[in-house]
Amino acid sequence: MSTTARSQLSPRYEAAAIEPAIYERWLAADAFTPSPEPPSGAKRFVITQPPPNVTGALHLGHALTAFVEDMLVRYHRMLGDDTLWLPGVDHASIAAQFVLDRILAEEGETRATLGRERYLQRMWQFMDETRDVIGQQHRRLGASLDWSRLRFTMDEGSARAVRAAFKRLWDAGLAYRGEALVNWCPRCRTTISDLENIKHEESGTLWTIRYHLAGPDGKPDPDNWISVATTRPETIFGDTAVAVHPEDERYAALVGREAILPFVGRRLPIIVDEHVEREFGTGAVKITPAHDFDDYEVGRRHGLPMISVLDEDARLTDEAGEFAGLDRYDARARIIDRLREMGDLEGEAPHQLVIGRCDRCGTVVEPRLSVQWFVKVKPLAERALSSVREGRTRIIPPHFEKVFAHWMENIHDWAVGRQLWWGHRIPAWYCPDGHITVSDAADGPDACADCGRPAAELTQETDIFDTWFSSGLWPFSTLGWPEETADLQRFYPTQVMETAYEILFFWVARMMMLGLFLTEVEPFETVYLHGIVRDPYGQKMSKTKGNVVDPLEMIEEIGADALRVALVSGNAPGVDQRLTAAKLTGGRNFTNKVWNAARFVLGAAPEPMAEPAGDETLAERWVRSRLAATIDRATRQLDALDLAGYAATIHEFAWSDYCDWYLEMAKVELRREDSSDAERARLWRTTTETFGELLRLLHPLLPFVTEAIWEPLGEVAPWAIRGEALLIRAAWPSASAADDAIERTVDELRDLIRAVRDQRTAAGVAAGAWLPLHVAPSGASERRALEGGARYLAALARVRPLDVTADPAGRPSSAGSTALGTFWLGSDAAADEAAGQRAAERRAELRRQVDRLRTLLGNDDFIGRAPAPVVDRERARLADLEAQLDALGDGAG
RNA sequence: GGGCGGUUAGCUCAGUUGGUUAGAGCACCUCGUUUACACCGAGGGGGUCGGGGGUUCGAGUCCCUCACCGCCCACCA
Repeated sequence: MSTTARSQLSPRYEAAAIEPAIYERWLAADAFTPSPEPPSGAKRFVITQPPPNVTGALHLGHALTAFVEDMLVRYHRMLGDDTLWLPGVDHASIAAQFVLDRILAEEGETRATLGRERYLQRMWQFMDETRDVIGQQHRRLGASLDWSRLRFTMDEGSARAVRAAFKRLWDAGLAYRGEALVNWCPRCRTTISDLENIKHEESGTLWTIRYHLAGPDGKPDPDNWISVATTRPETIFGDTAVAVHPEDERYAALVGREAILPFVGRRLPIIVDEHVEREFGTGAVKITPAHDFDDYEVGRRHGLPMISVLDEDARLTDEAGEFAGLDRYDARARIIDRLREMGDLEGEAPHQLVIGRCDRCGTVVEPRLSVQWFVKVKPLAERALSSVREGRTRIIPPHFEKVFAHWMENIHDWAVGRQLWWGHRIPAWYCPDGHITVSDAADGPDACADCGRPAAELTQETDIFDTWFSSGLWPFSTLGWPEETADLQRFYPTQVMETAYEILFFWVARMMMLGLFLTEVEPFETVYLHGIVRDPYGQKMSKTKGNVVDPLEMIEEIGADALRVALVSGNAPGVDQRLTAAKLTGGRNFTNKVWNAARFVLGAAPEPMAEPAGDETLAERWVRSRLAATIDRATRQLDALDLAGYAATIHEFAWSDYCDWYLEMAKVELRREDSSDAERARLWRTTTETFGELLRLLHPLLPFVTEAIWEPLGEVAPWAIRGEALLIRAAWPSASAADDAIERTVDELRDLIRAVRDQRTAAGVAAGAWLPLHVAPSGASERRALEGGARYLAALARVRPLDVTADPAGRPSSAGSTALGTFWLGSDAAADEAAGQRAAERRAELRRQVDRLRTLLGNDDFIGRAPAPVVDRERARLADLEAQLDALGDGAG
């Protein structure tokens, strides 16, 4: 078939048009879905990916995640592994409610006006609108996800897994309900976890307040008081003691007496506790157990009453007497005013303090005493920690293992309940007698597990689970757990868990804890953590700063492959990167380079096309050797999850070796007039074949570009694609042996060509001018190399005639030298003078090197203690440099 | 307060278990209409590897110390 017209590639790689079409071809071929039966003998490769939030749009972090995972998946798919990359989204209960509440507010509705049922209906409707967004965006990135297995953390499969998981925790005594102080967001009106309570350093005020001592009549003594320092005067109504340090002499006499709480007159014991810092404030501190985590502990130690004075909206309760109903900050101002009037405000000073704010809405979080569901994490954490310590789960980069350990050792019980509506309702039922029944049945228990009361008399817990509870089950819930499904057996445990280090604790730790407890096995072998993508100045990208780069806009501009190259190149795991315009341009330029190499290769078919024959040229043998070395190296790097290393390896091979040298040498061969049609056909075959191998190597990094080239390549050179119509399904190349001798020869020729070019440039010779070149080989093998490479030397150094058997005795003082021998250009006086100067510089450099090596090799310690190969290498290097120096006519001693 | 990183060319970053000439991309200088690519090609310049000390035949790499930058965790009201 005549394919010349079809194999034409457009002059430019039009990413916006080409990439979506390629993705459709992959989808049509069902290329992302594993075969129904696992290939026999194949290794498993399953990625656990963090399901993005359903409400979000894709940002650069997601793009990096997707690129890293897609690269690994494409590589392993090409290796023939049983590969699965399962897509999904997270229902993100608190984030989703935050977004929906905002939308409702615009419609004049609230959660309260709708009620639970209608609110959830509205939420599902909203989900239907947004659930596809992330998926569409992933398609544009080129993510080869198995869409047939798409999951959602609110689907029935997840619901079943959540119920089963909680039941097992409950049965094992690892889930409990109890009263404790938790973080409460008054705006989201829910409990949040420690991780969602973000600490900020802020400016506030430290007030000093007088608490009058109780006089003999029980009334406040106007002349005696104890002063306490506080940043939160509005919580005084919850005070149940005043504490001082046990060794604080100043207050020793007051210990055991009582102080009177202003406004309400409650009597507060003055107690001692180690927790008090004598140097801070007055050295006396009011104890408010229901509104401060420290005070809570003090309260427990001393058996103090715990009085809540803030309601769920952070307004003061009836406990606050005249201040009841006021917002916490309004109350604060009024209380301070009143204390000032009463003369009991002793001082106020600016103070830096750490305030926790809700990760979602930024509202100041309140410690709040309430009855909550908890998961006891200590035993779970210990198992996760030993997995990492004993190497059953490996974290990349390794230093995060220390961070992980530090966190796991200091972990508190996990408050899993949320007072929200959007999420999995906790499967616990209460009976009127106070019994608790936890059930994993879809429609709840038949009866109370303790007293047998019928289901009709039981009421289900209204709290839902923290989003991370269902996300934590992701690696196995998505494969059918708790059922022993075929997918679970085939794809679990997974191999690589990949995510940003930011959510190591949020998600990875919880997946490990839950996975180990529920499935008795580590949910993944390796945790690969990537860093944050920052702006060019190292700032975190955020909408408020206005420095956000939208990956989809970037893709429209330069293409998904270009963005992939930009994000992956030179990016070490766990390290933040700055995304600069230069990096993006570099990515675009590389895709363009590959595209244009393809245009050349495809267009270089010889006319007429003959049956290939003849011995391979130096160029062909060299490129095959370089290719073999590159395959070997790239494969090892991908196996080690060194993606940046892999990208650098193939970037260098493709650009420097293949394009800059091989294709240039191939041009020399193709344009020879003394070669036969058969030889030209063979060269073309080698070129297309190696180019096909290059495309395979590049595919994980440039999936779209390489796939776009693959089909036209196959049309003109079917041998290059070995019968596989789609590159995504082609086999990863296997490395043959590199040919060190050939590589050395070409290296030496390259050095000579460069040296000649250097002299030409230095002499200001017109670029197009042909100059005679004389080379006096330093030995027989060098002479053979020169003869073998004469064609390349002549064309690439632009020299003519070329004399490779020159008599060294006839060399001028301007002669240069390389490993192959001495060389000089036949040229005009100006060129001679410049060359002479170069030659002198070269001699000086050689002398310096030779001296250094002679000193080193004259050192008995070095000879005696360095390993033999190192010594031999240095000796060889010295001999080589001495030979070059001799050839230049300078013995140097 | 505790912990973890980082400091390598003008910029952004690599640098395997220590091996003696520390790399890349971008930027810079010179040259170039050679029919794949100017989103290109050729050549070139540029680093006492944050400071100091130590171990070693040999240190960007290991140890100690100091300085600066960043991040995470944390219960001084």
